[in-house]
Amino acid sequence: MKQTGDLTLIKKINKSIVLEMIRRESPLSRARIAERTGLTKATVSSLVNELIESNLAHEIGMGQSRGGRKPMLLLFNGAAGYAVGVDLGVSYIHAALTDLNGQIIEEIRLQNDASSVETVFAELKDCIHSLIRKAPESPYGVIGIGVGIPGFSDEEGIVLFAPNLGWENVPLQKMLEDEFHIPVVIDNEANVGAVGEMRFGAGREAASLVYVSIGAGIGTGIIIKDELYRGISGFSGEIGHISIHHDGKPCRCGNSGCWELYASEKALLEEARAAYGNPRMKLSELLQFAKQSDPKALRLLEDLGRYIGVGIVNIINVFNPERIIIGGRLAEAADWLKPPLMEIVEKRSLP
Amino acid sequence: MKQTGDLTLIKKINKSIVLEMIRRESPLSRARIAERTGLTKATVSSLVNELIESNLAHEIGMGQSRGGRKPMLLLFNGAAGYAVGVDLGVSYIHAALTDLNGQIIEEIRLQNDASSVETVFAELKDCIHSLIRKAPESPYGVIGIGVGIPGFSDEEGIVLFAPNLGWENVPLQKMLEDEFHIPVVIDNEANVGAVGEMRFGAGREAASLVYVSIGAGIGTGIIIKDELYRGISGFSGEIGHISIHHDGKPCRCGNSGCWELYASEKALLEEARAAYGNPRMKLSELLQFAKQSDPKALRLLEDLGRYIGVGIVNIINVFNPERIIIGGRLAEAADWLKPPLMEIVEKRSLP
DNA sequence: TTTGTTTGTTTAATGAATTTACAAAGTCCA
DNA sequence: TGGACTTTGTAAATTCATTAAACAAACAAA
Repeated sequence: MKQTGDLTLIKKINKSIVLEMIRRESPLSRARIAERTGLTKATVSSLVNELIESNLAHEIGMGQSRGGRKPMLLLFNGAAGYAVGVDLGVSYIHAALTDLNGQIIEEIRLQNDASSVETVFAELKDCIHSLIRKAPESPYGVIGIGVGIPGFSDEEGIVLFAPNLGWENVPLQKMLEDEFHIPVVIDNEANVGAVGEMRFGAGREAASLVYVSIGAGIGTGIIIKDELYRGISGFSGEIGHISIHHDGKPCRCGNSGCWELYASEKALLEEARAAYGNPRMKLSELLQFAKQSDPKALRLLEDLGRYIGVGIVNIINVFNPERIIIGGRLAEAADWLKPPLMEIVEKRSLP
Repeated sequence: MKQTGDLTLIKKINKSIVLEMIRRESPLSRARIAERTGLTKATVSSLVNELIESNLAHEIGMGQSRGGRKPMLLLFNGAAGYAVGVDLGVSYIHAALTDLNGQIIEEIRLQNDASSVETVFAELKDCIHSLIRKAPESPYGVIGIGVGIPGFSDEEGIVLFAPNLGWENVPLQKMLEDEFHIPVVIDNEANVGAVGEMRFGAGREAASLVYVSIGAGIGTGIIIKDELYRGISGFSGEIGHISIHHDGKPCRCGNSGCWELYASEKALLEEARAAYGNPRMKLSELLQFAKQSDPKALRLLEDLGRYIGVGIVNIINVFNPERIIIGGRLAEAADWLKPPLMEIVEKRSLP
């Protein structure tokens, strides 16, 4: 059965258009909304009054007149409700309570060593509980929880596979919903990052963007026409597993010469450990060497930047997005990575 | 100004849902449409009667009763109008007149040697004129013209760049609209192929598919959620220019080791000409050798199949589409290409 | 023959947007 | 200072597509 149209659908469409406009362009008046949406003033008045009644908007007083009666300015009520967002990392949990504007109200960061599902889930639970306790009184309370994970999940919020956590088939969404009784969404960390950058970050003006998160591996989130693109079974966006060397090193994904074998933190550390003969070398140490202009370290970072660039060129050629945003832990090394990366990109991609 | 909702929007939505259902599942009755869409019988009746009045549907008589009054069956009226589709090739023009069911009514195929824009356009014009003359009398007449071109175009139907035709910045859409005064759409041959396969071909059941057209180069059309994906400036989908060999041969696109340098007809012929010492060897000759089980030819085709497979694996890893459809001239060689291709795909991609 | 089912239409009710009119509160200029 | 014009927002009447309910026609099965 398809989505058919009726009167309630119309109202939903128009109400959400009005709300969205208030959210993004407030403060503004009813008259201006009518002008910009094409709806009549009467319709806008009625919808706005309903929004005010349901606490999603506020009147904040008169504005400047433009030659006639003064407009009553409207503001989106970010304090109508709150939400919890969690970045579930391999060795940390980073959780935040935000209002509906995305403003962070409370934050918790804690380190943990990758351990069993039970331990991590217990910590996660405590974390979220204490954030919810800190939420101010509000009409809608805490409306939902979102979790970004370093791995794949399906539509039902089951963590199918998170190699670096060692998780497999963990029904995280259901576990959290059973605990907190509010809606929970689970998604890949790169997808979450992509949506975040689109809404609040560097991609606010762009309708299409690719977010590349370079950490232990490479994760990517793809936004097309303001919407996150998912492949059919949730396994899409594995740009990290594009082969950039068709007869290169074998990858655990089955393919050979995958990009992430050459352009990830893991790859960098492997090279570095070989170069320095120190099998326990850490990223921070390498960056120390680089700061001291150690030629070996600089060389390693330059190579890495170049490899990253090769993959970026592929992304440009395939998706031609308006923006490419690079995030993840390796972003700390941006100073060294950017020049060789940009050189490759400029040389190899269409304008 | 955004699309707001009003009563006419509702009607448009519902009418198109009903029409689409008739088009795809006819013959069927009003009652069945009501059941399947969730609309009431009264609404469906009213919409169907309007469709009949505007000649888009027909009643074709009573069907079998299922225990009550016999249903009046409805049929989509494919003869309400006609359309012209053109495949503008490098050395040929292939044009067809179809009805609204996509049934081909008339067809014209002609060879031409790649020549100036003026000559090709004159031939194209004659071609289309003679097809339009052959269109039967109908309520809507010939409603539009679609042209697939071997190159890039923008939203205004300007052929930005068609290397194998030698065209640059040709406003083909406007030229045709000025001549015929009906809507014209221009698009890349691979995009057109992708949409065609989705509607009428091997991808009818799939919501996402990638169409790979392997000819002189490699073109790709990407369908996501039943919609063609275009990059921001119309230059997207250049999967052919994914680098599969990061320090491989330089490509005229600026990148190195592009897939199409290894997996296209051009690549095959270059290898073949070198192998046989015949600088004018043609594809048909090579296929002749292959038919005679000539080991050199078989080897070349096997290599090509493997290279194609490498790129297909990349497509799977990035898009994870429901279907991948391979078309183009090299499809003739499918018998030899398929085994090595499938071997690579099975070995290297996730299930 | 009776009962129940299926198809499709008719009629009245519902509800959301539009149109038209208008009151309130300004600005601007002579 | 006063009148003309603007701008903002609300109110009442109108329009129109859908739904709900009732119903007639046609038919199968008991």
